[in-house]
Amino acid sequence: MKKIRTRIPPSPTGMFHVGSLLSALFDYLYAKKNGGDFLLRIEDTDRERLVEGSTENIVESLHWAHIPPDEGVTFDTHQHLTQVGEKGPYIQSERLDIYKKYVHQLLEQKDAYYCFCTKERLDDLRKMQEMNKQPTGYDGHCKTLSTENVQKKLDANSPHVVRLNMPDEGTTTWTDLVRDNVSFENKLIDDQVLMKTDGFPTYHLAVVVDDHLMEISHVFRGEEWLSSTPKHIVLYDMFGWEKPVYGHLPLLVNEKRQKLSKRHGDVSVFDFKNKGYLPEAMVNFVAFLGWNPGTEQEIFTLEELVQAFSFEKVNKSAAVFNYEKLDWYNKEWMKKLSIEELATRAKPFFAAAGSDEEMINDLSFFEGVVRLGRERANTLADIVTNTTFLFADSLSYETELLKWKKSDLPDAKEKLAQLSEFLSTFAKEAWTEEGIEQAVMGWIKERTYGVGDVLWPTRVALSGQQYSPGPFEIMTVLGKEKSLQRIGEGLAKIS
RNA sequence: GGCGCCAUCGUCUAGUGGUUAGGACACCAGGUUUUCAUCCUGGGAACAGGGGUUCGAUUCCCCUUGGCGCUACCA
Repeated sequence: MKKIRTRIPPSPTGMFHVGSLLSALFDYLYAKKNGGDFLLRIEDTDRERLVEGSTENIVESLHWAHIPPDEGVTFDTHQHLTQVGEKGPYIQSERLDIYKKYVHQLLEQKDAYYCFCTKERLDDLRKMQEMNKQPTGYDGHCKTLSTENVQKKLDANSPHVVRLNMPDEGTTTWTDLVRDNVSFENKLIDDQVLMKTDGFPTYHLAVVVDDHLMEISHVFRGEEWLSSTPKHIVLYDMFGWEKPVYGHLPLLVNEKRQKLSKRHGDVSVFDFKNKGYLPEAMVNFVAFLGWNPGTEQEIFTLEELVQAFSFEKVNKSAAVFNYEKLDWYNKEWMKKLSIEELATRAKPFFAAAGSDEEMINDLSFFEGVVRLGRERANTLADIVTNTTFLFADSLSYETELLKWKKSDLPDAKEKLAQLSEFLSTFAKEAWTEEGIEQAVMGWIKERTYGVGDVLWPTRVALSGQQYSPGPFEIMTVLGKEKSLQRIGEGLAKIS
């Protein structure tokens, strides 16, 4: 049986997009499920849109998502770009001679022809067609040029492109893995440019040549490519090559149901990484935007996705990228990770926020911080903002906040003073969350105090916040000395 | 304009001729709770419309409508 080989072919024109992540993920899942390979090829044939650093970002994004390529462009052990595999190079700008060779073959077969039309003529042509409500497209002007005429223009170094000589009869049909049978009438398909004036191939030529040479068995890509697929199929036939299996994936759209784009919010994988989303959550979420297991399980690890994945369950219709659901997935994944692991992931976010380095490196303190912080957090960044009060030297808050809704300030002062005294008798070993809670709750009960009368002002004195983790949790993380200091400070505020 | 794809709660979706149309997110209400969050319980919320086929259509076919994509010497 033929080896399964899939690929993700991004253009280095900016940050790696979440839509590309979906495509890469399905490539990866399908390859891994079937013991195949997943490759990364860089399609840098548009010289005008190149953005420096894009290729690094693409590779970093794939590694971050834990779906690194097996072959093609990737990182070496020093995180430097490299290319691995026998079918390279895997960067299209390094393959120009290859494309030239195949374009010549098409030219000789009369499956392609030189076109010397200027941009102006093409623009006018399109304008006329639009005005007359005609279908737009190339009119075949240069198709009928005599061989001598062509040679003359070539000798004179006239700027030119090479166009596909699309057959004007018949229908091109294929069985799409997600859309079943799709067909297009050949006569309605344009004579696509294959080689540009600058000598670079267009996507349509390069993708076919490379997928064939790199022995790609399955082409999964966004639905926006559906209508150019016939051009590719025709090229395979002209070359006499075996065609890959196609699967056109549902598009990711925004709330307005338009293709997700940079103009509307965050759409790059790194935007989400930088906001503190976990790769596990991102992958889980994106997978469910284009696929579902048919069961009621919502949380999947990458390995589970590989096991469960099947094209029969891939959806046809575009999916709205719902940020709230992403938040939920992230929250679930933050709960699922161990505190140690979560602390490791959260650490860079604390560092970036300028948190005290010594405190971050105090493992038992820091893990306590993360434990409290994740309760109310959607993202790793939220953990930081939720816990700044734990790092503070002193708290600043309105005195009124110490007053519980069912009580008053003098009573708060009274309770705080008494509790402080009680707490100060604690031995260091007794200063554990369970120990403090049991002792304090017993103490409250014994005196028949209202729980809220004691706990509310205590919690506020410890956190300085209206909403926060409970007082016992905070005291555990803060330690005896600092806890008593804060209660004392709260006490001092009520004069 | 042309061509193509798509169509179940607000969103992601299950469903493949007979179901009280299920789940998740979000939302609302109640409970637990010192607060918020968590957690538990409950609730509202959908088959775009019209024709067929059939004993019976959310499900199959056709049309309409709507949404989206492509229509570049961008991918």
